[in-house]
Amino acid sequence: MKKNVSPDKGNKEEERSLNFIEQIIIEDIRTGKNGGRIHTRFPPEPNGYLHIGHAKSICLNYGLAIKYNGLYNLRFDDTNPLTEEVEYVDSIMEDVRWLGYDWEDRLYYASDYFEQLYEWAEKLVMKGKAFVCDLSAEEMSTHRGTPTRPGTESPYRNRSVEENLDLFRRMRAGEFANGEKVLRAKIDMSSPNMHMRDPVLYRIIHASHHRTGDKWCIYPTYDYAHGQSDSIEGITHSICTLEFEVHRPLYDWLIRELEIFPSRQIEFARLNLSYTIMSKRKLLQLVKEGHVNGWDDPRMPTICGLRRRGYTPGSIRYFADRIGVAKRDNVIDVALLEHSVREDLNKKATRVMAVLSPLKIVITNYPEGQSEEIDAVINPEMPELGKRSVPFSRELLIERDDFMEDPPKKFFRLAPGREVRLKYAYIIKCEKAVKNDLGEITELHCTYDPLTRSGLPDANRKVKSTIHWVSQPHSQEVEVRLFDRLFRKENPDDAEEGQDFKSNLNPESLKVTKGYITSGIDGAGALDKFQFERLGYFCVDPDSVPGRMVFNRTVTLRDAWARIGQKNAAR
RNA sequence: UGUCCUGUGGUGUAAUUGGCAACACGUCUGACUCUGGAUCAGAAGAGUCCAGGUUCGACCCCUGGCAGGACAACCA
Repeated sequence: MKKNVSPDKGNKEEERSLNFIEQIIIEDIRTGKNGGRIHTRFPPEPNGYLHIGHAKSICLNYGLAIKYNGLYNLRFDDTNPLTEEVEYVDSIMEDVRWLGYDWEDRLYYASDYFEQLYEWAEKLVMKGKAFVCDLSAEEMSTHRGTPTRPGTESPYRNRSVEENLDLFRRMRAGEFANGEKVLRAKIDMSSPNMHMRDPVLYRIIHASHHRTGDKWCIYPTYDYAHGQSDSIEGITHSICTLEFEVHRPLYDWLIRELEIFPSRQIEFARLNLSYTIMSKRKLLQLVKEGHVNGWDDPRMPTICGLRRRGYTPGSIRYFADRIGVAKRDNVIDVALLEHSVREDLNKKATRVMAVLSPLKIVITNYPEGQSEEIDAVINPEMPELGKRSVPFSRELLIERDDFMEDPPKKFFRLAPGREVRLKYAYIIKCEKAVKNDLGEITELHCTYDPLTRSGLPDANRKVKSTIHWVSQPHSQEVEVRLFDRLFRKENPDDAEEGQDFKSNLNPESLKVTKGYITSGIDGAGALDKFQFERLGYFCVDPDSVPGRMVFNRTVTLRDAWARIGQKNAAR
């Protein structure tokens, strides 16, 4: 039945159970609703950067349209000139495109519809379904009541149609100051649903808009703009997150009163990820207060952060596919996100050997001054990619963790008197650990067995493990940034009394260190991806300059030895 | 002391006219391996929030509880 889908085949048709939204779509197609047409949209407000939660929504909306032969739009919900900026519009488009979605010519802005929206508002006024209200924001709040107590009607609620029309037109003409008047729907102040208690449709904001400039000084609210924009675009399934569930009666009311195309709103549960936060406000706070280095800091759950971290579009689409869609609150284990990149990168990333925490070894029986080139595979998952060449010499660097003077039982790597294989090269034996005055190990003296070079007929002697290495004289130094989870608590908002999520920041989420590499990275450009063998996946950071490469660790490899260590430490 | 939504292994998602719970991640074994990776084989882990009811039979339908979430911006 259901088998593994690899990240780059995420869109492939497969036998899978349908989520509740697909069930609705299939039923709509079956009954011929909207002529069987499927049209979705992703409607971001351009007031911040997109994050992995938005990716879920994008993949859902667009994925559904693709799967059911429909269309999808990108629409900016730009009804509040106070918070929205072109900078965000640009970054959002870049991120959506990077994720792999092409909206073709269907790029829209709610602000494109301001004139139509205004006409419809006059229609509501003329139908006696909307009125101009002079109550201040505070007064209106008192009149609104509470979720458990009904509200009271505005004293302006029964103005005549003529007066309302006149006032509304004068609002548009700019005769009133900010906040002086609003246009409200006339519904039911005693409704148990707060959103039906004569909600605001238009407010006065004398501010210039990133697209319409100073043409307008009244702007529609979300509730008035969103559903009508859906309707104008012929959106059949308007998919949004759960918090809009209570808005749905209003969404439907407006469409019904305006007698326009009835889009259907469907709500799903937003994504929550363990060890991170998704709130735009909190993310902004991390950036503003300098807890991270900008929106694209590789520790951020933003799309641009993940991109810089080394995540691929395919891995994110695969992730979105794996987490599913439902209406119950959820917290996805970051391990699934990490699994998603590993799954993708394992098949794509070029292998390279790099040493991050070096321990020098000298091969005492290897001729001084000599060196040789050794064949290594570019990617064992794709042998057709061929070989790369790695320099070998008398003086090498290995990972400090790959040697233990007094090894515990399950340690398979190098130790005094023990043999290991240097990957792609020879089997070596540790003869002696050289120490300084402090008793610290400064280097290892080893011997190699010339007959064990990879590929040689007698090379296949069994050893307990294979380690990576680098030829010291050939090595170049690079900067390596090791990232860990940004928060140390699964739920960062679970903070002590009087503290907030920031108290759970992980002080060790970024470690900058050096790495040594000999070959394989020449000509690598920003965001190129590699596997540093046995260590993890790394990508070239855009901060790299010629002669000073910077690598970001995307994710470590799964590490059975590390898990043994953690288990022992837990004891 | 309101309305609406939700409640299935550690996590997430399934179970399509009601037929004794499946898949993925994670965890644990073992095989294989020149990455303690990958791959392959296997295991443990829920009796479906609780209590009644309908039914030959309920995760699914009904009733009543309980728990969690959303809603009181002229934000979206």
